[in-house]
This record gives sequence, structure tokens and C-alpha cells, in this order.
Amino acid sequence: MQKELTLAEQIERKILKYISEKGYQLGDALPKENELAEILGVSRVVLREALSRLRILGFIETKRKRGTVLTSPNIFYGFKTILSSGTLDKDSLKDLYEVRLMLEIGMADFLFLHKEERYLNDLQRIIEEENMTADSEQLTKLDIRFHSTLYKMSGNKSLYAFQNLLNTLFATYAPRRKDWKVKQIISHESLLEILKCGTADAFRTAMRLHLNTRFENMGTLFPEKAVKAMEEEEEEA
Amino acid sequence: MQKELTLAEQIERKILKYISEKGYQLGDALPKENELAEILGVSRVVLREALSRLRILGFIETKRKRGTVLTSPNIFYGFKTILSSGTLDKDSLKDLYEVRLMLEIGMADFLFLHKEERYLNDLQRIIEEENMTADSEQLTKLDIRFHSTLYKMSGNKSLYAFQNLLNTLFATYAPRRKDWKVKQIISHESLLEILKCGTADAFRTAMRLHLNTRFENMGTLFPEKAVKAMEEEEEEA
DNA sequence: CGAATTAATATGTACTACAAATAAATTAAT
DNA sequence: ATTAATTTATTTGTAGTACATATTAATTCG
Repeated sequence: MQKELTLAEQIERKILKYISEKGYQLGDALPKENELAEILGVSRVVLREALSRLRILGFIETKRKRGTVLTSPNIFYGFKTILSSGTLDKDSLKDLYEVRLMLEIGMADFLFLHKEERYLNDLQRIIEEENMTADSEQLTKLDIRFHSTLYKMSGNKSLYAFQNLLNTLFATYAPRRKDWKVKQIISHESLLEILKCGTADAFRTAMRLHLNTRFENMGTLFPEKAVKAMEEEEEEA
Repeated sequence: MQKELTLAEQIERKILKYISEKGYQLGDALPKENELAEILGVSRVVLREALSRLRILGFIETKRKRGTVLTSPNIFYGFKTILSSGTLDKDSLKDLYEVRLMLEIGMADFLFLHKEERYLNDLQRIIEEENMTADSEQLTKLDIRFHSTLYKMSGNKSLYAFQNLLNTLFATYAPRRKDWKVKQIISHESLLEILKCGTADAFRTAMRLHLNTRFENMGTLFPEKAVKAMEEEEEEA
């Protein structure tokens, strides 16, 4: 365990503390760099490093002359950087792929909770488009749109943002097999039908079957994941 | 849309590009700051800002004299900072709470996929401890341990790390009601029984019932979430 | 009164110097 | 000769200063 935080890291926290103590609200402007550096008792270089770190987390935005203003921290700010860096290892990639499957199956209750006409109409329209084309690429796009709409319908903004990230990720990293459409057990149409007049429980079961190709795909997309011992991370409790 | 990235941000990406182009592996050491600054054609100040940002994302670790070494980017590095900053808005908090429920219900298939004796034994032991105490605080701890074990059993390391973060988050932000244990429909014992000789589908249904108190809690923990329009984020596709 | 120009100001970048830590090398001691 | 202690060299960490650049605010001119 490395206990010694670098000064910039300490200042990063100090700034957050300073913000909450002073009762700053979103949109408020922080003191200018020179002042803040003096207030916190560090050089401007260190302060700027700390600010830079806060910026990547979405805590602040800075503009010339205008200064530093507080923004709502986007949970997926850094996430995005990592995903798009291409340095993600296979294991993490598979982990995320699995998580998405879990979410799509597990979101059923929230779909029924936030069910609205407009979403159902959107889904209906996508299905109609699907029935009008045979182009594989087009069908893939529509498939993504269908599931994307479900995420939106869940009423969970963070989840929707997360899903968008994963979409771009797996579009490049985990291309589909050509026969995915044929082998699907449950169609989008059936899913919509259940959404309209079924139950959350039924939807979960149906969605699990609908995703069967994804489950099967995993073996080929992410071969023999090394099952490393997770026991070593027991200290946190 | 602000197109103008600051130099440090550009350098941040350049470094990532440099790493992948040079074929650096995890554990490898990057050129020292002075060299890297010269290679990329910027001052050391800017380079250090970029490195600092990469460090918060878990891409690198630096030590005096030893230099900068590549590490596996932890997806939740920045995540953690945000969660522990206390600046998370209510909406995001509720979002995360919901996501956790989705995951617990949706992870069923993976539990059955990675089912092992030792995990089942762990769960059994927790249940036995539960039956031996009446202390509310102790029961809460055991409950967390039970679900935590399930996450571990899912075989998804990232998910397990995520869950750990959320645990600490909701321990402080979303305290339980006192009657949670009494109102539970499905017990841990029943869940374990299904895990032993049931199906994933049955487990999902059972888990949904088991979590009924959580679903009910949400109304009081996170009152009337503002349903903001998510339509404005349509540009990404 | 409005448009164009100028001035003021805060962030962005660079350079230099030195402090602090630590790995490597060297010396001293058993 | 091997180990322990000490010195040295190197690299990150921090500070200060100076200037570039962009943008808001003020001022001037038509």
C-alpha cells in the first residue's frame, strides 16, 4: 500500500473539500488559479495538475479569462478515455460484455415502471423497419437501436450513458457473427408484445432467450478467460 | 461543442498512442519525463499534467527515481474519486442504486456458470451465522457479505470491484430501514437452495422477490426523481 | 447609439532551479 | 569474502518567473 499521496493528489482532495465547505454550487466559479494556489499554499504548477485531474473527472471546466467553473461530475468521463484508449485487456472486455447482458435482463422491472406510449411506438417503428430490410448491416443497426431504446426507457440516465459507451466499444471489439439474426429464439416483436401486456418476470425470461446468441458468442469472442484469484482483494470490507 | 483540447489533453492521448505504437507492455517503464517531454515536443510541465491525468485513470504509476511504469487501467479509478467526493447528485445516486438491483437480478446465468462448492459453502456459513444472531447491525453486515459473495461467484472481476464501491457508497448514503429483514419474502436460505439445485430463471425470479424491500425503499430514499429529457443526447450513434 | 479597436485579465505554456527520494555504487566492517 | 553502512547519481516532485494567447470589458470613433 502506498500511503504517500503526491501533493497534487492531496490538493485535488483539498479542492473538493474547499468546494463543499464554501458551499459552491454547480455553475459557480472557483477563485482564479493564482489565488487558489495561494489559498491552498502550493505553487500554481501543482494546483494546475490537481485541476487537470478534476477536469478529466468532469468536476470542473475551465476557459481562458473566464476561469474555472463547477460542473456535474460525469461518472463515465474517465471511463470513456480508458475504453477508447484500446489498452483494455481481454478480461475486462469480457467483463463488460457480461455486465451488459446482466443489465438487459435485469432492467425489466424498470422498463415496466417507466413504460410510456412514445417508447413503445419507437420500438414498434424499429420492428417495422426491420421487417422491410434484409441487409445484414442495416439489421445490426436496427438491433442496436432497439436495445438502445430499451435502455432509454429504463429511465436511468447513467445506465443509458453507460450503454452508449459500450455500444461503440463492442462495435469495434466484438463484431457479430453473420448468423445472429437467424438463431434468435425470441424476436423483438415478442419482446414488445410482452412489454405491452406482460409482466417483468416474463420479460426477463424472454430477454434471456432473446440474448441466447450473445451468450453463445462469448465463448468464441473471449476464449478461455483466465480465472484469476479474486481472493487477494479481501482487505476492503 | 468545444473542439479545442488543451495541450495537456492532446499529449495525454499522444502518450497513449505512443505506448501502443511502441508496443509497451504492462509493467514496462516509459522514458523519463525529460526525454518524453522532448520526444513529444512539449515542456515538462505539460507532460506532467498529462501523466497526472493518466495516473488518475490507472494507466501508469510513478515513483521517484524508478520512473513511470505502465499499469492495468482500472475502470473504476476515477469512479471511486467521484463517489467518495460527496458531490454526486441524487439522480445519479438513484441511478446507481437501480443499476445494482438490475445486476443482482441479471447475474443469475453467470452464477450458475461459475458455481463452485467453496462459494456455496461460504454462503451456507453466512446463513448459519445469520441464524445465530438477532443483532440488527450484525445482520446487515452478514447481508452485505452474502450478496458480496454472489458478486464474487459471478466470476466477473470488474463487477465485483464495482459492487465493492457501491457498498461503501450506499452504506453512507442510503441507510436501511429497520424492518428490512422482516419484510423479506425470499430468504437467503431459499436463494442458496435454488443455486444448488434450481435454474437461472428460477433464481432471477427469487432474487427479484428477495429484493422487494429494496425496490420499495427507493421511493423513500430517492423521492420523485426528476425525469429530465434524455433526448438531447441523440447525437451519439 | 452601434461597430470597431484597444486594454485588461486569467488561463495556457515554457524554462529554470532546486528539493526529496531511492536505486546503484562504493566503502567499511565483521 | 560477504554483508552492512555510506555515499553518489539519477529521476521525480515542487516552486518561481516570464510570456503567449484568448476572451471579456472598456474605450474610441464613425
